[in-house]
Amino acid sequence: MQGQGDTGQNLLFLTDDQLRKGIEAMFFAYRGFTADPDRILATRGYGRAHHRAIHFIHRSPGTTVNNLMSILGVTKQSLNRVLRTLIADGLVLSKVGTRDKRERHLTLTDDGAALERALSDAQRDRMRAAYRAAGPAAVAGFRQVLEAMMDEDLRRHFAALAERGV
Amino acid sequence: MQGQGDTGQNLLFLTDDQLRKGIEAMFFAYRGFTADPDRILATRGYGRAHHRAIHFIHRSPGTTVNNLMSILGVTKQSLNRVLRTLIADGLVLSKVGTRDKRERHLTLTDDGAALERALSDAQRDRMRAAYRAAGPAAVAGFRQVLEAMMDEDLRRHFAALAERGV
DNA sequence: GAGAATACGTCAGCCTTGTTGACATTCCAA
DNA sequence: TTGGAATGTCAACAAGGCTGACGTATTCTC
Repeated sequence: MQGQGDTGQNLLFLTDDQLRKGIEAMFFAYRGFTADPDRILATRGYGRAHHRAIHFIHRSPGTTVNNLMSILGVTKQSLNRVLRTLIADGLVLSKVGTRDKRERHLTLTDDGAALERALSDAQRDRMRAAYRAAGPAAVAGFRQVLEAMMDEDLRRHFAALAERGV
Repeated sequence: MQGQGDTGQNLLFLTDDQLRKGIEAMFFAYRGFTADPDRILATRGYGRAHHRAIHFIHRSPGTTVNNLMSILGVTKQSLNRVLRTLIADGLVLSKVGTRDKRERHLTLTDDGAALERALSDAQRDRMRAAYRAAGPAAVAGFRQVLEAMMDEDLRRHFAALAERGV
């Protein structure tokens, strides 16, 4: 994964200019990355915060508020505001835990799942086009660099999600 | 750059599962991408918007408010508030245009340049570590996918900046 | 069984950063 | 020369972060 030895290797890809290009590419690409879902969300009066909540509830049905907080990296107050509207709008279900009644387990309703699908379809379409244009080797590199860029705790969250597959 | 032909190729990298992993990687990586500058900015009471303005003024000294707007993709009112504080704090200089007096030409002061350096040093450090861990081939792929993910107009901005080099 | 710790919800208030609307100045073209 | 387009500023509002404080229910620990 690392330590593949820079010795005797061409290090031109580590120049400040190359790094800056990477930084700017990341900035511009992220805009494209969020553009399509943003349009859908706007029509329903939601924002990116709602998208994130919906995405990760879909990925981990029955997850708790606490867990969601740590994945999203926001405070419970911030998360609560979003969840409140999603629950009120009938997109998310909050069920008191059976084993531990302090916990609330979150799942998507049918409506919630429908919106999730619309959002992820849009985002996947763009991703697919980018992947197809770049090719499989590029995609592997893309994923490697992204993973190396994460903070340790986020990489753990990412890995845990990746493990559970489709 | 594209159209390298999928025919007869392994298309496993285009499965929904792979695309989802890419989406989540993008989400988690972007957090790491902004984490270090965010910390520096917080100590001075600034936010990401200030960072973006400073970055692109540094990249295109003498640029106008209008141009900055289109690069950053925000309204002029939004940008103006950020610029106002940066100018008041003596980090950015706004000079009335000579040819067209409606325009303001923006440049960094010495203090502004110092902050820019601190921010980009921090961001480059992380980028460099990620690049080094992933290796040059991965980096090439990374850049390819990011570029393919941009909206057309942003890709133009990106290319224009890339051209002018260091 | 009492008290501490945990999980969650909520209220209040603040900040950044996006938005629209209204307006002043400047330039340009009819 | 005058009206419209372009550039930029000010004001007000909303979303969505944050901290702090508090209430409640539940579980864990001694």
